[in-house]
Amino acid sequence: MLKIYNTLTRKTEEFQTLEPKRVKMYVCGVTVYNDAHVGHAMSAIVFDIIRRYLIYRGYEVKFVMNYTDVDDKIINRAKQLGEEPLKLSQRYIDDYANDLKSLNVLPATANPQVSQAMPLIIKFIEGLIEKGYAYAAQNGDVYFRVTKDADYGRLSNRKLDDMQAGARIEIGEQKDHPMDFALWKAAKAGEIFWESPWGKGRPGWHIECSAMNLAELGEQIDIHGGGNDLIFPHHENEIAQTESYTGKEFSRYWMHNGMLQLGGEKMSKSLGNIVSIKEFLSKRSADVMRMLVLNGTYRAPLMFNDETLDAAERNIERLKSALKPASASSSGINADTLSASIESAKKNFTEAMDNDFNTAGAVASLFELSKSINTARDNGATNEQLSPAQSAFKELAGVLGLKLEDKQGSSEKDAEVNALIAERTEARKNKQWKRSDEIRDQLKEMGVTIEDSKDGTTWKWN
RNA sequence: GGCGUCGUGGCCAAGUGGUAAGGCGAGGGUCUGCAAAACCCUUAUUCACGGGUUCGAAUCCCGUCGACGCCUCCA
Repeated sequence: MLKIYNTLTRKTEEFQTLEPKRVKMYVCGVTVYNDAHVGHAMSAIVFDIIRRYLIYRGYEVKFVMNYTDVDDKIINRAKQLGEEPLKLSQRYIDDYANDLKSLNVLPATANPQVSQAMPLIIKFIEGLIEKGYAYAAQNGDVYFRVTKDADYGRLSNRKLDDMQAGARIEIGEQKDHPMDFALWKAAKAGEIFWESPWGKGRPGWHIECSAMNLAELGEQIDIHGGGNDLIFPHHENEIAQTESYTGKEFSRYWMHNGMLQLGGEKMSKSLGNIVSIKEFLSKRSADVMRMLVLNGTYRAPLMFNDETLDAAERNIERLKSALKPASASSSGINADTLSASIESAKKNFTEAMDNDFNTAGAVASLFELSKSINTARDNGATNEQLSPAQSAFKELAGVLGLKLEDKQGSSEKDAEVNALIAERTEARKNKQWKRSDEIRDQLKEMGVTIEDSKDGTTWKWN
């Protein structure tokens, strides 16, 4: 039985879908105005793992992730660069899609964009005004009336009275209540705008997700996800908007990932302590990033530093070792123990993942299976005997989104390495250890690790 | 100040009432010309601290201290 921690109830609950074996899932994507960083990668990976596991458990998953391509920061950045805002955002959308692909994140079922959802958004706002949940101000802004929504604050568990102290009203805003938030913002001179019943303007941040959710997945969904920094105000306001509009419960489960920590602080664009996804991938593999996430708890802060990354890298190498073929001289063993360990790994894997996606536990089951496989190989198992366990191993690793592939080099480089290996093999045959070790050092310099065995020498790019 | 998450070995981290998973690191060993990888052994009488409940608590309750996040744009 799958259990999920629900931010809304602050409890771990049994997972029950609206429709049998179908999951409607919406995850808040990014605002596209510069390179995405590894914190975004963490979030994307977390929900990718959740999605993959739901599929593994037999659910059909509709997975929607939006792009915020209309926003103050995009407008400012575009102005700086002298570029059209929508061109700039499109550039970063393509860019982020590439990042996600590099990270082995499955493509979403749909990627709606704000700029293409204006009619929906306007209709949504009109509906809210009709029902008295929103009002147009003199200046052309439209605000959501929080006092009309009796439930307001239930996701983030805060009361309007407590919030007012910190609330502020910008100059020019004409709100009835300080916590009222913008559904529509009147365009300032020279800004990108869309025509609306309230004049030229653009949507507020929260309304897009409500509108696109409705359009893509309907009035009610199973899972709504995002970083825990979105709980308030973004998700709180989404609930307010959607439930006021439809009169129905919006999402059954609200899931939030913890923040990636760099130097004891949240990694964020505003703090500037950023490592971009591209920068990361130029140094380490997508599997390493994923393993870092898997080693932790998705809801907790995740430590991002050389020590945790080195450990993740070693973990990947260790898992890869399970996929190595049998030795050429293997003569077979009694494979009963190995068969049993497949079953136990699958069981432990599922038990861990069923418990609110306990990926650290799931990975532990992979380590155990990998140990069984390696032991069997050391004891002389044949490839035929290893194969079922290795297949199961690959399947489970795949559910976590791990590729466990070796790095590829160019064919010229490979040829160069092979030539050196051949020379070293010859030297070793003649017991010229000095020469043989020189070549090994040379290969190391080139980024090649070699392993000698009785079957010969194998090597790979680091 | 309010709300929330959490404090487990050198590090990352499971475990949420029945007596501390897993990984990294470290030490020893097997294998190897030497390595590397793999495998084997060792590495927390103890779970921030102080009370309490219980036959029994890392796990439940109360208090204290500390960390992180949100309360303003943020995955």
